[in-house]
Amino acid sequence: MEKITMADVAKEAGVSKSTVSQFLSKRYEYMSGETRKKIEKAIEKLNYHPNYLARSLKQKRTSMIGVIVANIMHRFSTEISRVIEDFFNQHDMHAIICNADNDPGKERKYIEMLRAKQVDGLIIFPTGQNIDLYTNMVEGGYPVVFMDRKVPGVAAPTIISNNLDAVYSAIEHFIENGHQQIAIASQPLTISTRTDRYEGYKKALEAYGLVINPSLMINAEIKTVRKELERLFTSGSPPTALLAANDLVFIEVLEFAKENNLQVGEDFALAVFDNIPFAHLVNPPVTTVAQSSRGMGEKAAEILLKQINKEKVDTNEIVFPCELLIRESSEKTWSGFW
Amino acid sequence: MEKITMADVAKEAGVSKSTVSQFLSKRYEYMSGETRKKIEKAIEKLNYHPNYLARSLKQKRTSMIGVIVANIMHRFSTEISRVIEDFFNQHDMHAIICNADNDPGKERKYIEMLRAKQVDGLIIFPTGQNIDLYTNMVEGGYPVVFMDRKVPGVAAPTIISNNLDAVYSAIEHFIENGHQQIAIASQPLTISTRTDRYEGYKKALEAYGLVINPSLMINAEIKTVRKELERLFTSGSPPTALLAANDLVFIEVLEFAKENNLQVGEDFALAVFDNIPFAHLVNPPVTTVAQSSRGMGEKAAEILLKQINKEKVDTNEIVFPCELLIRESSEKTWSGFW
DNA sequence: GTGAAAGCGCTAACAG
DNA sequence: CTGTTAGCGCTTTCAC
Repeated sequence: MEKITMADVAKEAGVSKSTVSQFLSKRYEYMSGETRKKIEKAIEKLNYHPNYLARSLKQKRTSMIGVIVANIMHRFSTEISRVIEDFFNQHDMHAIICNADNDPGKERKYIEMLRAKQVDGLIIFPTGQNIDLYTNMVEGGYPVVFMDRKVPGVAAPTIISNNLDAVYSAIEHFIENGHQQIAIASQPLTISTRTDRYEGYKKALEAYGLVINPSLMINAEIKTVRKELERLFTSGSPPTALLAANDLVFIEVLEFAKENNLQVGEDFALAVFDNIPFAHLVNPPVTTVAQSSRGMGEKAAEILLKQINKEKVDTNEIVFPCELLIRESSEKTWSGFW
Repeated sequence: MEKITMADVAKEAGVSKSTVSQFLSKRYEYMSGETRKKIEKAIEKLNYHPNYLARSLKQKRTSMIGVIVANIMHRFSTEISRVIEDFFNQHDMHAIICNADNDPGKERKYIEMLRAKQVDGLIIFPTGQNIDLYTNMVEGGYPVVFMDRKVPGVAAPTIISNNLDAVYSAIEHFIENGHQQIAIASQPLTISTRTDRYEGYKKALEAYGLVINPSLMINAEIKTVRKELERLFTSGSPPTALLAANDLVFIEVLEFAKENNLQVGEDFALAVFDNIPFAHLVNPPVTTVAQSSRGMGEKAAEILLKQINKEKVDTNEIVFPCELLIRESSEKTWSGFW
């Protein structure tokens, strides 16, 4: 259908291609009101739609950026993606969201694909396994920002939560409520996010003179978390409190509890690191550690845009505090995403 | 950084551009093993990365498709998007997800933008307000499929849930449990999805000889749903059962219930039309009507791809059944997305 | 103010 | 098997 090009419009309007081009970029100073009208009319008549692809080829700018999330099934990722998409949309740009599924191979494929498509920049939740690629981009001056996870040795701006301190507070809260047997359940400690949360846990126990007991610390693939929980709760000294280190682990805990008829809030206290929709509306009300997805997403977008516009940016980590939302009392309202 | 083009590679390898091009499209039959090696070496040495943009311009195919969701805050939209993204990824294509926020203006802007970017096709959750645009695309032979909502008068393939029957079953279930005062709460009846659900509600009541009482039927903007609920529950004959017509309304109901100390499952029975994560894990266990996001997403993607490949497709509606997941008993497990 | 001309980086006949 | 030759649709000097 759409074979009408600028040349057709030019002919129809009786002017040259360049004039039409000027018109399209709204530089009306360079033409008489009359030509302007003729062009308008011709476009209308022909139902012409410009081809941005051709323009991008020439301008070397696609007005598209890529977002590569590690695992889209974390609600945090969805929220961030939405914020980023909003931001760039306000700047007449588009965000392409890709899901690497925690697979370094997929991540590599996406990075290469998106760069081949000439996207103007990338926001990555890095798997951490493609250092060569990361380095290549950063050294080549290609706009990148890392999100959620630190990548040691790669000098790119990085947006992260204050994982350690947030977990510290959550554990502290348990302790203040009299808990002594406090467990933590996490996925494998392969990325900074998870190790930082582990550190926060240990630091809190230490600060309050409690023993760090490895048998209370789970780090396992999602598929085997359930098994670990069983071990934990059937052991001689089961935990009285448990922190799920992210929302995916949290689901496992809930399912485990349900299956084994354990009452959350009665048989053990539960908190979770991550934004959980509904958390404030159901029983048991669950204490959560909320990350600032809006703030983090906007910051990342802003820094990426700066790089795209050739402004210098710091490659320091930018750390966002989390919010501990205590909900034993069923009182506090969560002002979340909904 | 990346100013190395095919020409550079050709020169480095001592062959012509066309040969390099052949190499890149893996047509090795057309060259000697030696040239092949030379090219490989040159690419390696120069760290060359092809520019897909230029290729797309020539081939008139970008290997990108667009998804325009009406409101990304519905979990259903997220699930569908993910399925579509997966599908196209397996076909070495990319999906761009955009959020129209139920705003016809935004929808129009996105459609135009994506088409200008030459995406190969569009999957749209239509607002229903841009008929001229829809028609223009369809008549021009541009690949489109509608999702979730019917658009009368536009001959494009449409994937929908069996909204009427699903609601019918849900209401029937209420009735069988002895409820007589059954309410429904929905957003404004501006799209087929919502009117069909309303119809299902009415049809079920009629079938069982119950009166259709307009004061039990809420249709209001999310912001005013709460107020309507108040009216409903403080009226002379409050409902004993309520169906929330989607997940966003559901949240409002939960918040309303919490504020007013109404116990779901005791003070009134509650069901919701939509996939709700955790629904099976919390108290009260909520009866849900689950849509088949996987099936619907895959079907839409498949049909779009057919169109892109110039295959003929039916423009009939394709209707997917929903699943009523009854959870008063806290028994049934939901095999959802997590 | 307006037009002619030279590409952007790649593909696709068509010769040789 | 390999090279030559035209463009894809648009932007952008630089003359007129």
